[in-house]
Amino acid sequence: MTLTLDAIDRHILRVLQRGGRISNVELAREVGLSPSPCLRRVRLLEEAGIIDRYVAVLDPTKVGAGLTVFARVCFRTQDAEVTLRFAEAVRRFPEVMECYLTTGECDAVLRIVTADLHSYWRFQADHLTRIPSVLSVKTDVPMETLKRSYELPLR
Amino acid sequence: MTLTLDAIDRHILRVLQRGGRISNVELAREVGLSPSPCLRRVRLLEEAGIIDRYVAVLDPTKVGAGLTVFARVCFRTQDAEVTLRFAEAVRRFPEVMECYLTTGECDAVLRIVTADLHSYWRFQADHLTRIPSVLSVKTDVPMETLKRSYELPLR
DNA sequence: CAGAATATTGGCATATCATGCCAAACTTTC
DNA sequence: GAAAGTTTGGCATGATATGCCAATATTCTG
Repeated sequence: MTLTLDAIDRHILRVLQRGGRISNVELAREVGLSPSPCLRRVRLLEEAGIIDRYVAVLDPTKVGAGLTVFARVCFRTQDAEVTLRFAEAVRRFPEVMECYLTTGECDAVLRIVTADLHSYWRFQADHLTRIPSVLSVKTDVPMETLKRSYELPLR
Repeated sequence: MTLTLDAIDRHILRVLQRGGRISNVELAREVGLSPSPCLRRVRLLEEAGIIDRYVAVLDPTKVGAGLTVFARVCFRTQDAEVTLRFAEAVRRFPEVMECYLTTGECDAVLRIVTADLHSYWRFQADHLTRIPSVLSVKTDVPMETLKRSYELPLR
């Protein structure tokens, strides 16, 4: 399995990051190949796990998920048991899109999606702060979106 | 144009958020329709902008984008000119995946993707803090990923 | 540098799929 | 309860995906 991506591979990835449902015929034309080798490359990228999956991107404001909030959480203690239980709880909440453990001032950062500010406060009060591991939550509330991208930068 | 989603529409959206390249035949089977009305519904959801686009999701660790950092930025001043220039700068950086203006302690929060910690510090020192609008940057550095989802919660 | 081994490509054949159209079934409205 | 409007399912057609094979390009080796 070749894990070194050449220029054509990166071109394929760039195109597929912009439009995941492009037909293989058109993709091949864009990257300058005929359909057969193009499809083979895509399959290899999929099998290597470089292409993880294809998804439909919904308009958050139109499906009642218009507010994105970044929350910083401090735990009561930092032991493995507390962390594990926090992870399990977080994975059950569909509102939590991303969650990372951090070092420094806080123990975890989350990207949380809800309909609006009211829904967020309810989620924080009813669910997030009720996870036993959680000591405190700090948030910065977004007022306006300056940028939202779905393309990872390809060096 | 019907903007009220019924159960079938939400089912379609759920399936497409998990697999954006599923064939219409299989999608129809999963939601309990025949292919024709199923495709019609998908097209309507696309035209309404509820489905914004389809994208390939890449494995960040395999394309040199393994580190996600949330940064909080304070501006020198809060006037419109400073904000506008910040927005333009941020949109030019492919590393900046998301950027929101906030009220409260900081003026903006960013989700930034780079290869590793070294690349991030270089990005922050060479680019982010050199935007004239930027006074200071605070970050929490993630050590471990607990959750990463691409599905907006559908009420 | 030559020759062989390997990997990659392009074209073709076939099965699957997308998509427009129309009649039938269902829902809503008055 | 009848009529208008909406949604559905099936069919036909054109486009697409995909496996296979020969030809080409690339890399390795002596």
